Amino acid sequence: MRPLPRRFYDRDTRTVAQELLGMHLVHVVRGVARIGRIVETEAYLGPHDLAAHSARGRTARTAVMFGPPGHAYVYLIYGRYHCFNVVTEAEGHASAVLVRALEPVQHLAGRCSGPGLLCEALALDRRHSGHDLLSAELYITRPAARREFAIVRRPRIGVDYAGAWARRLLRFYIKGNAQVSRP
DNA sequence: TGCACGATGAAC
DNA sequence: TTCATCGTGCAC
Repeated sequence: MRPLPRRFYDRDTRTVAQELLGMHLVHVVRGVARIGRIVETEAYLGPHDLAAHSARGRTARTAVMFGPPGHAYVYLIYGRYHCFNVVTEAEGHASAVLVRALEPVQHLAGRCSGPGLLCEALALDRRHSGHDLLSAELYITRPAARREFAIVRRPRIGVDYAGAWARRLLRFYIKGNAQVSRP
């Protein structure tokens, strides 16, 4: 398996969010590769995007978002679940793509529809924040057998506080896919 | 009476 | 975000 190259992530965040659909997210845990097909994503467009963590400035937690592309940004939400994001665009842009749902491909125990459940199934937590996605343990790759699909665009989930930003169509999912968290 | 569905609160 | 619980409305 070959990880997607750094330049894949170093592009417009909306483009990356859509092109991540259909890709395989891989986490190798104790020698076992847990693999899921990405079916739902959300784009977070940097410090001006009031729904993005980077909008409230650079902190110890969000520093990863301000760093170079192709790294994992994982944060704890509601004290209980984790959310897995990939950092996009050039260093300093502070943009990222949240992965919201996977279709099980290999060695995934439990559900992976929804950002919290997905992290549970892949055994991802804060310790992975900042991890390079061009690594052997945690990466995203293009599957050999690709399927055709249509992309649906919707407002993002759970960002009602973000004013006009909440209404923008920055959530993307594979049309008709059963694993999408909120069709 | 019981099911399906939405609203609500809790986990921190 | 996710889960459990509780209420409403509807059907039987």
